[in-house]
Amino acid sequence: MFQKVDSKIIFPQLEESILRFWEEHMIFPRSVAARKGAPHYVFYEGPPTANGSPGVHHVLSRLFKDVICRYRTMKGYYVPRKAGWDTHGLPVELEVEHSLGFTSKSQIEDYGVREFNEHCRRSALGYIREWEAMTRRIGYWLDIEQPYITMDNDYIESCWWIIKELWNKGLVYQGYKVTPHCPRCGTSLSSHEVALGYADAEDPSVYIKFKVVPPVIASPDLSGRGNPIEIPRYARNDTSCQFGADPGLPTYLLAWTTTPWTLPGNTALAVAPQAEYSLMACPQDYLILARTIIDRIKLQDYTEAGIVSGETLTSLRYEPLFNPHNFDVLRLSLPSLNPQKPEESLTYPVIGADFVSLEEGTGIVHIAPAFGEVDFNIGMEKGLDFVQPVDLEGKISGSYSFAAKFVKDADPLILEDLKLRKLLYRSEKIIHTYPFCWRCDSPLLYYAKRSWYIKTTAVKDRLISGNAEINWHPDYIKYGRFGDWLENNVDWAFSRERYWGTPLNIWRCSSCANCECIGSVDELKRKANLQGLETPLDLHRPYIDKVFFSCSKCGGEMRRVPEVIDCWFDSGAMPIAQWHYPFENEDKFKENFPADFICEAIDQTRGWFYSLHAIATLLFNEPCFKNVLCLGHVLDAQGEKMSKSRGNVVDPETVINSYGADALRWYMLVSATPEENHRFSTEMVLETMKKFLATLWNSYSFFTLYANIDCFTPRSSQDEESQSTSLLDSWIISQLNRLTFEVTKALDNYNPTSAARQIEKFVDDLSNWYIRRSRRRFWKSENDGDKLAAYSTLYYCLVTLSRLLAPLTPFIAEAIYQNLVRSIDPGAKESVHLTDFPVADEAKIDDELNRDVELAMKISSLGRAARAKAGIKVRQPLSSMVVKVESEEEEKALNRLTNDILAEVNIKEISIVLCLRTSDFGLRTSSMPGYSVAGDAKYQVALNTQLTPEMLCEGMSREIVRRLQNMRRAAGFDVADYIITYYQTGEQVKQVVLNFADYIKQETLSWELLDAPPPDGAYSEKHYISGNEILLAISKIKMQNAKIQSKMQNF
RNA sequence: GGGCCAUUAGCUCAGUUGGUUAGAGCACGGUCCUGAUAAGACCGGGGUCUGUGGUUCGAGUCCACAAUGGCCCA
Repeated sequence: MFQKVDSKIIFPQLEESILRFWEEHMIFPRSVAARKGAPHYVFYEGPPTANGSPGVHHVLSRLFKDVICRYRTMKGYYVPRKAGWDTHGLPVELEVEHSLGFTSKSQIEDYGVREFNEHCRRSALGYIREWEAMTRRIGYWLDIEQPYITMDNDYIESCWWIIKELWNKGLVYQGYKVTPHCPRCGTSLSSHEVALGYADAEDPSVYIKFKVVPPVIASPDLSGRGNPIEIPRYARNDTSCQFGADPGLPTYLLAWTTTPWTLPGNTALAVAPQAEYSLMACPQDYLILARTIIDRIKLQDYTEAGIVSGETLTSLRYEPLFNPHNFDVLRLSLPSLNPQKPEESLTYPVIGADFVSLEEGTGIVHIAPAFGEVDFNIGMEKGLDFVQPVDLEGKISGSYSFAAKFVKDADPLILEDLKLRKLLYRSEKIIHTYPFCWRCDSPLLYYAKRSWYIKTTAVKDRLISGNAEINWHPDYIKYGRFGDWLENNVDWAFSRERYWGTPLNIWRCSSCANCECIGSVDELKRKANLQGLETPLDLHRPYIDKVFFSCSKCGGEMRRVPEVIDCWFDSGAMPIAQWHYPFENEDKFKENFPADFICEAIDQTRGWFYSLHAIATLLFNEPCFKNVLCLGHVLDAQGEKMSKSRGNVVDPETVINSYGADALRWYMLVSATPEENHRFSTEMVLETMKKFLATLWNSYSFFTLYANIDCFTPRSSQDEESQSTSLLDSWIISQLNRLTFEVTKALDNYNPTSAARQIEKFVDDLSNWYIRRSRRRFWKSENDGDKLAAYSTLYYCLVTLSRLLAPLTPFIAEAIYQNLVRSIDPGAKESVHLTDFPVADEAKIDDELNRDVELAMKISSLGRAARAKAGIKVRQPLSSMVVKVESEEEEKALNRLTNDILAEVNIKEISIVLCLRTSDFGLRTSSMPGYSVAGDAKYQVALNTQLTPEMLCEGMSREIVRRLQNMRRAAGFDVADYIITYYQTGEQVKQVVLNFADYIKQETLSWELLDAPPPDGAYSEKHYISGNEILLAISKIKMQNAKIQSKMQNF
């Protein structure tokens, strides 16, 4: 006997009990261990950042990882799954800063790095626990007992080893480069972090006048320095506008910017050497700008006075807007960065540069080497001055009138200042994209700072060729997004001026500036005159900052550089650091490199996918993952990204408590292809659950109900279903094997969505055709071979389904398996997850039969449509239907499936007309009186709607049966209860009851049909059938098990 | 500003190498079926297949451009 299965199931409760079962019997570890010695299928868990509670959008990638790993395990691979947690970095620090109410780095320092980092550690640990709970509840099987945690000393030490390796290869250097800097977080951001924060912003769009000195049109004797500029006159025979016409008027270069706060840092103007520039004249002054721009800028009151090449302009110099020496700001020279002496009549040069655009601005570009990568590079190249009037918190330094203001707040003050000095030509607003900090939304400042780099460009070619060896899903990422990223590779700025992270393991001599990279704790301990290393060991700041030793070159004091490293480096190091390699676990590391499979969302192309690939290529010169599944994002119901700041994050627990983890899993699997974005809505989870899980569950519940009544016991070794003579059985077995074949193919190809959608279709067919059409076989009283075949077939389908579903919906799969297999076969594997994945028997796939049944379904559907058109209900039998088909194959198909169509349409006879053109058939049938026609482009049916008195009576008998069935249910009788039926009615209906007595008794399990008033306690209802009143009553007789007992004798 | 992906019914999505009248589910209205079903069937309303051009005998499908959304890069 199977356990009774209630069709009304509460999935969340069921799942909780299955979770307990798994845990008590250690099914997950055993499922892994059972495959030990089998081919290794290596999986890397991309560590979630432990900086917040998990949302429903975090479930997606964990689900897909779980599906593939479970599948591979069932396919016989050894698939250990080590959990991992990303615990370092700005995300964690920000979370803590937020909770402490901090808004700047200095507050952290005042508070104390030791205490701050302790908060970070506790915060990360707290979120890890939440993630563990979510992981468990969604059924993601992952070894959370022995995770890798990026903040562990061992993990850090492995990172140190990697950095030392790169250091030894000469791939680590300190550069002075412009980095996107967050003034609030006080640190540089990596390019992939910057990319997270672009947003539209309104900024000033201002045109600034830079005064040329000496004036272009000055006579030679007025020149202060160098030679006077002779701007060649073009042959425009415009003598009134000759240069020199008015030597007293000033000349300005007009430049455009959207960042007025960078103007105090201006040290040059750049022009396009090949372009033409116009000298525009008005009564007060001259303006120089690119000729092609004039129309766009619409200079009022100016006329063109001459044309000059950009090349010529590069000999000009101009007066600074703000002489740094007047405002207590240093002026350094590039590339040496030596301070320059104050100069009262300071001038800056006009330079030529190929990046000057004539598409926007004025064709004259304001250059501030302290801000902007391009500016800095050209500064290095041309030896420009370097003026940095902004501190790391984004505040203006020096003694400007707008000093101490945050740069964006200084903008209007700077413009006001320039306006008073008549140097502001025009001031407008512009909306453009500008980068903001991805975590705190502060506007980023491009800021020249010292930073440590990994020279990834040294292995760029190998990064690219290694990528060619990786299978990407979807494939277009390979040479699209990821390939493009590698093609444009730049060195990895991997240092961070922060607190909670892997400390950068470079020590520098405070006397001779000698640098050493330390690759292990042992190496550190062996250093001469080592001091400050505390026990218990904690490699984090501030402890590690206190460790110093003697310089091997000069004996000076070696102290660690202040930076920590990018947390993307931490996670990218996991293939090595998760094993504390090379300090231990050499075998584990080697067995687990490279990965066969990783899976994350698409945003990781520049994140984890890249950092993994980069580190592996740098260290081992080969890629570290073979297959990568790249997922879309989970968006909210409006299509907006889910984020804490938007407040649209859905708590997975709420969804799971309502509908269950399987429902959530199934929804995420089928609702969109893996790479597409998923719009999440809780209503859709419910819909999914009704559509699929409930249908499956009820098929299963139906089976157990009748199997128990008939005491069906599957004979495990023999598959009766294969000996069945029923086409229905052959068909569903064919479909099942087709399904197994397709699901295997889909999962091999990393496409669980395709697998799930095909399973959904199968379950629909199983429930709404196979079971529906087989019901009578289960109900009939004889226990013949046909009935046994039906049970065996349905049993086999459900058991196979539970194994096909095990990777996808592990809970319901387990529930079905436990009851259908485990409960009757003590020798069976203890869990469905310990079994092998089904293998398709291709010999049983009969695609011709699959097509034929599809046709029978189609014709039945048309038959029902014809009934609806004629307004005749299905319960009323009709005599015949004419079906038009187009080929002999179709005729053959319908011939062998006639019985199913007869039953579905409730007719006695079907005749098939082979006819090549639908119109011929239409002509013939449309004129036939008493026929109702339905059809589509390909098929047509004509239903004979003429009713004989006999058929009407039969229809009434079915009507009576249905009323009685409903009454049985309403009275709360069990399906197998036998009853006595009482009726009182007129002569006409009485004749029907008498004529169809056997049929009615059989269908309703009526022992007797009595033309008598109901006794006390009987359940009675009054009905009207075709206008005839009938009083029906039923009462249970004490023979509940009569049917069962008689059946048992038969078996 | 550039790249990738998407855009099909009110909503969520299918739609194969270009080929008859573009489908399904949900929701809505109606009818029916049902002693497994939180179900199912049939009918109906609901589509400028985002738009504009182009290639083709023929375009939801291929090409170009544009719009919108998501992601990525600046």
